[in-house]
This record gives sequence, structure tokens and C-alpha cells, in this order.
Amino acid sequence: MQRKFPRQQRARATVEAILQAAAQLLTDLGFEALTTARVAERAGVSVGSLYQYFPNKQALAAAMIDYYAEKLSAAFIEAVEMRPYGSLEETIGAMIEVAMVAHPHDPKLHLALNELAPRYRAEKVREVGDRIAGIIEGQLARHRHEIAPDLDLGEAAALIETLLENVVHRAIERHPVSVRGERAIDQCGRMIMAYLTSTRRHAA
Amino acid sequence: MQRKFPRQQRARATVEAILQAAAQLLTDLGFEALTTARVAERAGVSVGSLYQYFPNKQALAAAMIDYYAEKLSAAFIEAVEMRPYGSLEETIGAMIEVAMVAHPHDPKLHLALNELAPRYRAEKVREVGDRIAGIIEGQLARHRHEIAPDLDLGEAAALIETLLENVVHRAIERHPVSVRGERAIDQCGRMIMAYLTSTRRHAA
Amino acid sequence: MQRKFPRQQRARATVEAILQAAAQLLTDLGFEALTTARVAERAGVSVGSLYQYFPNKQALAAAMIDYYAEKLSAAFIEAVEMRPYGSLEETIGAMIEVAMVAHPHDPKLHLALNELAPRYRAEKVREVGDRIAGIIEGQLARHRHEIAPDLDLGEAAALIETLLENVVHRAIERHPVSVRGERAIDQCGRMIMAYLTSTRRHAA
Amino acid sequence: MQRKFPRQQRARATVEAILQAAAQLLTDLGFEALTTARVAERAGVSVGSLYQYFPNKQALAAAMIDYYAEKLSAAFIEAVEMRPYGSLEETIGAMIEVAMVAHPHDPKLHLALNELAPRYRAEKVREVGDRIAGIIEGQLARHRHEIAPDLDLGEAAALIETLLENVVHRAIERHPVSVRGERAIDQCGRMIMAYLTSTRRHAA
DNA sequence: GATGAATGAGTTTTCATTCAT
DNA sequence: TATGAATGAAAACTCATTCAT
Repeated sequence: MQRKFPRQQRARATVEAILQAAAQLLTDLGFEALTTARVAERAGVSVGSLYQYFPNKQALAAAMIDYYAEKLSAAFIEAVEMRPYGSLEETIGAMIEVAMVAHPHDPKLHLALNELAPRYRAEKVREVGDRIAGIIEGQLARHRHEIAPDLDLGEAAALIETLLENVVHRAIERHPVSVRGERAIDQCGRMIMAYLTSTRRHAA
Repeated sequence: MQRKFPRQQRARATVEAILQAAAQLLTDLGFEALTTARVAERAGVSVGSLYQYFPNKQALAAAMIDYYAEKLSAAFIEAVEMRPYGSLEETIGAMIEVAMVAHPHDPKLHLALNELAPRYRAEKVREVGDRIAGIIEGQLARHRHEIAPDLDLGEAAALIETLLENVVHRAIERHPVSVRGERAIDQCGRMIMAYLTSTRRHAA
Repeated sequence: MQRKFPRQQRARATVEAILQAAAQLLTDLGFEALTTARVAERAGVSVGSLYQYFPNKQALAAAMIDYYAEKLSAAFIEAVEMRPYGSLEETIGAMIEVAMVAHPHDPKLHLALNELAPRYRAEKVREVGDRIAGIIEGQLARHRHEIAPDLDLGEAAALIETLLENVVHRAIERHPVSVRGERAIDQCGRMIMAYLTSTRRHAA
Repeated sequence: MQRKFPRQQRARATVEAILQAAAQLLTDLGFEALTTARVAERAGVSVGSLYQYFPNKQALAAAMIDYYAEKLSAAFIEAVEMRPYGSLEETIGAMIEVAMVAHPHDPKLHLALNELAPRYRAEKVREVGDRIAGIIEGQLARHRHEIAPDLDLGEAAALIETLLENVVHRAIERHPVSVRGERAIDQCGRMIMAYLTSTRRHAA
């Protein structure tokens, strides 16, 4: 029983190497060019081994999605729970920051995964999305009095979640690293704040 | 990108049939399953003909993207210029509507193209994006006095453009045809209005 | 009847344009890349027209071979009959020169045709080869007294013909335009002369 | 050029089977009809395997050329070093014989490869040619005193090498197996000997 | 006659997946 | 278990040839 440990250790290392290699290839070449052979090679593993852990390519894609989705979710929770007494504005700012730097090594990866996800893991995506929306809603609730009373917090949270997932990364994609990119993020924060504190007359 | 300019009537018809078939397949099966043979078959044309006009699969993708991007751009311009005297709120509403129903026959197609575009036609995407942002900026300028004076209209337009392109479709994707989807759109309008008319204190 | 002339004129021009285009492509890209479409395009003619004059690709190849083989044969005859009183050495020199500059515009073309010929026109190649060998033999006969008496003139002529057809062009190919190339040609002349005037002791 | 170095026994067998099958097809049907599928089939192997070792058709052609070029080169060296004390005439004779029977199983194959080589492996062809010319030059040097003093041995060797490579095979091609063919070879030997021992007066 | 659009069988090439070692 | 050789169905792409206009 004890002797199994090192094996499991190694297995875990292999799985992670594969996942990491897959992520790299996804970033560098896109999903079209991501072949199991290439993944295995970059992971320093044989194709056979890859299939030991992932029964097919879809499973690999799904695992990547899950892995990073969980990472994102965890980062979100952590960022929010870190400052339990922050102001609404600070909280929003923290969320945007997490959305941006969730994958510090690669915004391209996040984008690519976002494209893959609905195809291979629609359920999971929705689930994580809902979880994050729940967290956001919780935070909004903490500041209920600062928020326009006619706003449905659930709706607002869902909208903000979508915004964070999509707009932030697209903004970076278009104006990478530049001042304009940074400004776009700022504007994003302003937009959310304005929305939350808007008075009724703005409603469509 | 098209190999040659079709001179005869027949040729133009063929090109259109191919483009249409490709769009259908993209919608029905996704890009993965879009093979040149299938496209040709559905277009009622031989593979040879397809390759006469599109030297490779990428070119076909690019042509589709260009075609629909132009269509979207045109729809935008038309929608906006239709009501030259509308209020800011009406204008924003019209824009959202266009973004939503740009392809009345198929929101799925729009979504699929949005995924393809950055990979196959990044330049074009940026170009059309900028063009649309320009139009939005023009509209914002018409209502300068209603908008927070510290807002840079260019920045604001870019942000709104990104929002329209991404959030609207993602919202539809997650909550298709449902009431929530519709509401999300409403909220989107509210958000934009709030942002535009926000007072300084909201700035990040 | 008269009116037919311009038509035939035009047809001949078309045929020649096609043949020339084919020769160019053969030289530039090799036979693999010589497609009927490309030939037609370079000839400034439609594929349909090409097929009007050449029922298939083989026929085109055969026509090229015949065309240039006849040209070579004619050049040979002319070169030899020009100087009916020349010495053996002069005659040999003239022959080498013809073999070299038969296609002043392109030694590569000659080489390529030499490769094609056996496949598409073995009969013709043999025929022209024999014809040229006959001419050479006639010239040798004129100098019978200078030539080793044990040499069979037919055999000698055949060998010389092969030498001219093959060695000269290969020599150019390997050492193009260079001094060495020129020298190789000189050596070739020397070799033939030595062979013809050799005494019996050299026989294998 | 080969995609990867075969590590297992099985792999080496596969590569050899492919190479052999390709050579057979080249001989039987010519390069035009040599398709990767047919090669794989005749080798009793899947197309996939073929592409595992040869990334494309050209690489396959190149590998064949290299393989047989090396074989020829080795045969040449062996033939020459076998009789280190032979006379000049014997040595020349041996060389001619090697050139003729380099591929005892198939002169057609040699011919076909000779056509392919300049297109797919010009460098290699030159290299092997030079190597063989070097060997010839070495032999000539051993008999310097029998050779016309004004001859440049390097030049002579290059010429002889070209002669052997081309004339011999063309001679076989035109007059296969026949007495004339054999005689042509004899004459070739005589020619070379005459050239080497010729006195100055023959020089062009 | 001339044109060039259309054809489709035939090639090359890829890649997820299996399986003997 | 790990390896990497082998598989082969499926994809992309070519090109000689036909035929409606």
C-alpha cells in the first residue's frame, strides 16, 4: 500500500506535465494544431502514456478546461475573501484584477480556453460561471445599500460575470500591454460602478 | 484571397453557393466538422470548383469572415443612420439590437465566426471593429452634452464596441432565447447608459 | 479557300505559343510542375484552345520533343554541310559546338527534354539519333584515311553521337559557364580525336 | 531528411521495406506512377508508417537516391581497390564494368534514379560525382607516366566520370543487352585509353 | 473556334488511436 | 506500466479533361 505512493506521485507529475504541454501548445499554435503526438512530445512522455491518463483527445481538452476553470474560480474566491471589509469599489477592482491576471503567464491561453470550453465542457463552464456569479452576488449583497434598489442582484451579478470573462480579455487582446489596454480596464471598472449605482432613469 | 475573379454569371453563383454552404455547415456542425468536401457537396458543386475559388480552407474561412463582417458593419451603419435624430438612449438601444440580430437567421453563426475571426483574419477584425467604434464615437459626439465630460469619447466607444461584440453574444449563448437572455440585454443597455452619464466619483 | 489562310496562320501562332510556353515551364519548373493550365496561361490561351491542338498532355510532350529534336537535327546537318571541306578536327569541333548551343537559350531545356524523350517518344529519339549518327558517319567516311583502320565507322559514329548528346550537356550542368566547363568541352574534342586516330594497341 | 531515427528493430525493417518497394515501383512503372499509397502497399505497410519515416514524397525520392548513390560509390571504391596493382587498361575496364553493373538487378533502376537525382538531390549527386572523380584521379596518378604529360589529371578524371555515368547507361538504354551494346562499352574503353595516351597534336 | 467554369478521380498528407514489445 | 511503431480512415488538395456558353 505504501509502495503505491511513489507511483501515484509520478502519475500526478505526468498528468501535470501533459496538461502543461497541452496548454502551451494551445497558446502557441491554437487548438487546430494541438495533436496528441505533439502534446506527448512536449511533455516528454510517449503517446501511449498520454492515453493512459486521457482516454481521448476530448478528455484532454476537458481536463484542461476543468483545471484552469477551477484555478480561476479559486483565485476569485481567494481574492474576494482576502478583503472581507473592502468597499464596493475595491471589491470590483479586485475582481477585475483577478480576471486579468488569472493566468499571468498567458492571457492568450485564457482566451483560447474560453473558445474551447463551450464545445467540450459547456456544463462545467456554466457551473463555474454560476459559482462565480454567486460569489459576486454575495459581494453585491454586502453593499446592497450602495446599489440601485431596483437592480436585481442576481441579474447584475450574471452580467458582471460575463463582462469580466469576456470583455477584459478581449480588451487586452486588442490593445496589448499598452496604456490603452490599462485604460480600458479602468473604464471597465467605472462602467460597472456606474451601472450598480445608477438611478432608475437609465433603465432601458 | 480568392484565387481568381469570377467572370461568368455561373461562377459568381458557384462562389455564393459555396459561401452559403460553408456558413450552414459552420452553424450546424462547427468548424471542426467543416471539411472542404462537405462544403462542396452541400453547395452542389465539386471540390475542384471550391478550390478554383478558394485556394485552401483558410481562404474559405477568411472569405466567410469578411463577408459577414462587412454585413455587420453595414447593418450597423444603416441602423444608426436611420434615426439621425434619436436620443442617446434610443441610439444605444438600436446598436444593441443590431449586435443581437445582426444575423437574424443565425446567432450561432455569428458566434462561430467570432471564434474563427481572430485566428484567420485578425487584421480584418480589428479594422471592422475600429470602423464600428468610429461610428459609435460619432453618435456619442452628437450627444456630448449628455455624457460625463471627463469621458474620452474614443475610449468609451472602444469599450462599448467590445461590449456589444462579446457580451451580447455570450449572454445569448448562455441563456438562449430565454427571458433571462432578453433581460441581460436590457441590463446591458442600462449599463452603457449609466457609464456614459456617470459622474466623476465613479472613476477607478 | 483563301479565307482559310489567316485562320491557319493564327492556329500556327497559337501552337507555337503553346509549345514555347511549355518549353519555358519545363525549364523553369520541371515536368512534374508542368500542368496544362499553366501552359495555357503562360501561352496567353485558354485550356480549351490547348486541347484543340493537343488532344492530351502526352501529345504536348511529344510535340515538344519532336519540335526540338528536328531543330537539333537540322542544326546538325546545317553545321556540317556548311563546311564541306573542313578537316576532321574542324568537323568534330563544329559538331560539339552544335551540341552545346543547339538551344542557345537553354541548356537546361535540352537536358529536360532528354529525360522526357525516352518516355514519350522513344521511337523518335532513336530515329533522330540514328539520323545524326548517319551524318557523323558520313563525315568520318570523308576522313577515312585519318582514322584508325580497325574502327568500325558505324560504331564510332554511334558512340560519338551518344557522347555529344549526353556528356556535353552534363558537363555544362555541373560546371556552368565556368572556365572548367569550357575546358571540359575542349577535352571532349580531344577525346574524340584521340579515339578516332588511336592505334590498335588501345583496343580493349 | 528522415523524420526520425528508427530505434526498434521493427522500424528498421519497415524503412527498408519501403525503400525496396519504392525502388521496385520506380523500376516497374517509373516515377510518375510511384505514389506513396502504392509504395506503402507493396511494402506491406500502411501509408502512415511511410510518412512516419519520410515526411513527404520528395524525402522518399531523396532517400532512394542517397542509398543507391552510396552503394555505387562503395562499389566503385571496392572495384578499384581490389586490384591495386592492375595496369591502367585493366583499371579503366574495371571502372566501366562497375558503372554498367552497379545494380546488377536493375539497370532500369539506375537510369531512373539518374533522372531523379539532379532534381531532388543535386548536391548529393555532385558530391558523389566528385568523390568518384577523386578516386579516378588517384588511379590516373598511379599511372602518370603512361598518360599524356599535358593532361590535367583532375580534368581528365572529371571527364571520365561524366562519361561513365552517362554514356554507359545511355548506351545500354538504346541497345539493351545486344551485342552492339557490349561493343559500345568496349569502344568506350578504347576511347578513354586513347584520350589518356594521346599526344599533344590532338588537343583542340 | 475560343473560352474558362466545372468535374472528380486520384494524390498527398494528417492524426487520433491501438497494440506488440 | 511505458514505449513508440503501426494503423487507416479521413482530410486537404491537384490537375487532366470535358463541355456549356
